[in-house]
Amino acid sequence: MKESTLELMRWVVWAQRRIADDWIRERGLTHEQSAVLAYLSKNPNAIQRDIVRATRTSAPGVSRLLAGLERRGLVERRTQEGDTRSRRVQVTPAGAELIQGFEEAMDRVEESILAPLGDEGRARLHDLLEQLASRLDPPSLPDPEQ
Amino acid sequence: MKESTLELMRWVVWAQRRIADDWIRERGLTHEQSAVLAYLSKNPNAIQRDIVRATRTSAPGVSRLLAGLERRGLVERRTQEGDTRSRRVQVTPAGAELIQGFEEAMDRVEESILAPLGDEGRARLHDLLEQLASRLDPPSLPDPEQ
DNA sequence: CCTTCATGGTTAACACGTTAACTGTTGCGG
DNA sequence: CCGCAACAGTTAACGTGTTAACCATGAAGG
Repeated sequence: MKESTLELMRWVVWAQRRIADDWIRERGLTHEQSAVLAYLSKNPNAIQRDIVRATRTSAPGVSRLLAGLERRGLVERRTQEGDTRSRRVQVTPAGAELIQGFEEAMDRVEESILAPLGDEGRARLHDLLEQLASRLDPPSLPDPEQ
Repeated sequence: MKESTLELMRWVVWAQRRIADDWIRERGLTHEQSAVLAYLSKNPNAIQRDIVRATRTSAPGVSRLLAGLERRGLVERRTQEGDTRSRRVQVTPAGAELIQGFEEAMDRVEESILAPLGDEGRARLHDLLEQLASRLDPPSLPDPEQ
């Protein structure tokens, strides 16, 4: 009964989600909301389309998710002069306060999962995964325009 | 801009899902429906609780998913005498015909994703993931006794 | 027997991923 | 200028993951 490599990956990812729940649910957030808030904290001038690309999801999902965050006063969306098609999204102070410490918490989760591997194994795993990902990145422009 | 190991894993898993879509959507199924049908083909006498455990999801999800498959005539649920609480789930001939070839197709998807790695790299990756998973699996004992 | 608890399953509610269809802009070529 | 494609965002619909609340049956103990 050998499990496939990708099955194992799904499993590890699932476990990571489970462990991260501790931090996230404490703040009344979901994984997706946390990820978007964290992204916006690092990219203060993003438009929704940027979030779509960063999260590898769809425009409708981002639109809906942001509507929820806005309703809770965690982000603000403002159409900007010059091009009224796009809307700049900004984290409010309340949002920033809520998401503060997210990266570190996620680092700790990852640490706890990779713990069974030594430094050498961890590096090897990262390298192997990078080889796979690099062949997967079909999208044309990984570097955003300013 | 170094991506975390788990981020890479999520990415690879996401890509796998994308590629598998070709086979799955052609049959008017979803990933979850395919997985459950395939599981039931291998485990003809399963009750719904078994599927919950196998898919690592929740009882309500399985109940709803099976209701959909049943509506389409792909599975049948029968309460069995002896214990009317549980319901045995069986794949109908139509369901079996639809899911036929699933395993092989998924193997091909996995093959296409792992292709960049040589046999040696593939084995190493599998081994590393198994080390992680083995520390994650304990369904009932979160902290092994020393 | 009858109370109590555990077990299998369902329904409801909320959030998310996805596709399809739609509105509004912007930009470009004729 | 005008027409039309491209782009940003939204709404709607479907299926799924999750929790909470609930029903029904079976098992165990007094």
